[in-house]
Amino acid sequence: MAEKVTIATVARHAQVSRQTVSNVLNAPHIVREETRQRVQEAIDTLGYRANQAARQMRTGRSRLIAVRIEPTRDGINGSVLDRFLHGLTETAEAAGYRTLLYTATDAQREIDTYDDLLGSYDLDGFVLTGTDHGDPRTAWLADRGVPFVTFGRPWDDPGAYCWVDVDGAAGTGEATRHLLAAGHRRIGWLGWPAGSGVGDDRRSGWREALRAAGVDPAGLARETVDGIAEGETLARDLLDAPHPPTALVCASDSLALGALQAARTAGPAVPVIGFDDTPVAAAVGLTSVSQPLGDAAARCVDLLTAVLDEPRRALAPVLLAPSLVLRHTA
Amino acid sequence: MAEKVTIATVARHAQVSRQTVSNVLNAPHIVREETRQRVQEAIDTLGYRANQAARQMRTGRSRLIAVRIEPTRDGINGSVLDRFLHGLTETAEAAGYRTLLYTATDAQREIDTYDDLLGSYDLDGFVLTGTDHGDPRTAWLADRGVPFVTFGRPWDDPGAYCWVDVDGAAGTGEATRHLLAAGHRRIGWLGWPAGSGVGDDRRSGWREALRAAGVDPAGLARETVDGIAEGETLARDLLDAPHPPTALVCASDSLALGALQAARTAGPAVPVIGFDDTPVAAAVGLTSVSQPLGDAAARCVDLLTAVLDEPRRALAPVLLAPSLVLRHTA
DNA sequence: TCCAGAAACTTGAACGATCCAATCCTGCCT
DNA sequence: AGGCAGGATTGGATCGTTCAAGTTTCTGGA
Repeated sequence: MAEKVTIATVARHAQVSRQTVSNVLNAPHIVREETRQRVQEAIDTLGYRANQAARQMRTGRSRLIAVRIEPTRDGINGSVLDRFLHGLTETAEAAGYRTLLYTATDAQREIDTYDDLLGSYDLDGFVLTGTDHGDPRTAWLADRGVPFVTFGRPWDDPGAYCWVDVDGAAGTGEATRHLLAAGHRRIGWLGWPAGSGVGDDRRSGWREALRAAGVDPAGLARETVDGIAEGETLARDLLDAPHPPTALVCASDSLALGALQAARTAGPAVPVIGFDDTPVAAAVGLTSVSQPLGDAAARCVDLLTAVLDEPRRALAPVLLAPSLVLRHTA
Repeated sequence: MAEKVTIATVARHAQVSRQTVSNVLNAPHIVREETRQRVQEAIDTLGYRANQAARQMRTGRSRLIAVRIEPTRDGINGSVLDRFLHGLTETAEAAGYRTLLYTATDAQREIDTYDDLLGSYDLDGFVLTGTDHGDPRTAWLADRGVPFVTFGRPWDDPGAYCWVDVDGAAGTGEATRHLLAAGHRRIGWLGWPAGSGVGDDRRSGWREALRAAGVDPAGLARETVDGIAEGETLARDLLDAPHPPTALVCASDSLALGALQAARTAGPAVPVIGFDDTPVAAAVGLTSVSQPLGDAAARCVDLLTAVLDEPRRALAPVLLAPSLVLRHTA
């Protein structure tokens, strides 16, 4: 087994002091170029790697960011988180950070976990997903001045903290305009009950697009909790109405999948558009609004590292535009 | 902001020395019960948490395990990893470990990452997924005596290292017997080209089940790379043969989904069974073989922590039985 | 030539935990 | 009463790094 290579080993090898080696690593500009090269050579030759624990102990920073991995809820939306996590890890690595996972079953436990992670691991920052109205987590973190970024807007107070989100309204708007362009006028909406920020946002995109085209959206919307069976029931209800819509835009792929079942038995082909571009959508050929998850993750890391490098700077939130993936259901 | 609470703070508060506090944490049995309680009270009152970095520097152990997050390949299989990761994180937390993510595009880069993680973060162990024939990663880790567990058998040499896996043959066997019990005799197989350990294993379950029932499997199998379109092509080929099968067992949900498309147009209802029980299967009602991913992840953590606690002990591998989830395609 | 001032480099201390070896109790035996 | 064994407790050293302060070297202008 090779000897442990520390900063002292490198210093001896390059004939400089420990501090100079440290400077080469952390503040190269204050070291003379010639010296810098000599030290760098020694580092490469010896295969030196800075001991993260020692560095962390001195600086109080771990170069670790944490993100929660949620239990796969419905199953259908699982891979959304998957793609987000991958993007996050990749971008974080490029920025010199590592990603730590944690689980939590409710907000209070999650806060306990923050406390633990901050206390024992000196975590640098958090990426939160799926925030909702009056979320206690963001308040807790903000109170303690812990750097964090959320994937999802703060629906209560837009300026409360730093966030990245996908413009759901733009997505459903685009979907609706796509159907309008294909000649449809009565375009229905299958969504979630009012009150969820994400759901209301997505619905508004559909509504505004219809209004802009001079169509009255009244009576064309139905709302329920997420699920395939729920989507089917609702779609059937909508398609059986006196003046049924000739096309449907949905708040999720789950609802859209249900709608697809209903539409299939309803006679003439009714186009259906989902939301999230899940693998299921790809598998069954469902046209869907696709979120740029890789981008979103990257922007989360960008914002978080920016805050970490310069704590007092206020950063502008990021709103990304989704895109419509056309398949054969619309 | 409250003062930083260190082991010295606790010691002062409980009127003991630092070492005694340390003993309460790491070797409670050598401390007098009365003293232990007093110290514990101080810990709770002050909200003390051991600084992981300092501990790690002294002991060389980080209580961190790493696992790779793969880019979502086909998309359809993405959530498998998702569920595995969640189980892993949960079990690791219960055992006092945290889970670190990393990405890697090929085996060499992955090995570089090991080197980095071990060198800078003192990682305690790794969980590898998707090992294949002659995998350089396991050799590298084994050479250096780094603790690791794989999710997936070593197909070359069963005793090479410690692993957890799901018995694919048992799963396809059960699927096949289910179809036999329903009266089918000519049951087809849609799988991957020979040479992949996982694929060969799954195919053997189908073949042996047929043989046990006295059916000759010759001519009933087709092989291709994974994918929905590929599955459809292959299934059509099989169903158009002179003596077509009356039911199909597939190596993956992707293939099964393709087969479903082919079966739909092929006239009489041909039952199809997939593998992995992905969200897509649940969404379209595809009967599928379900892997106990949560259990598998838990066993991985169990084995890894066992190795970490007692490095020289040889541990028995774990082979878990999958279960058949019946839906309306079979 | 000399010196001020900047730049480059070095030294000692500190971060917070654990390990080690020495010391202090406490109860027990003679 | 004195001595002794044993466990409980103590202070000091240590892990590898960075910070703060100190020292040397270089540069340029009078």
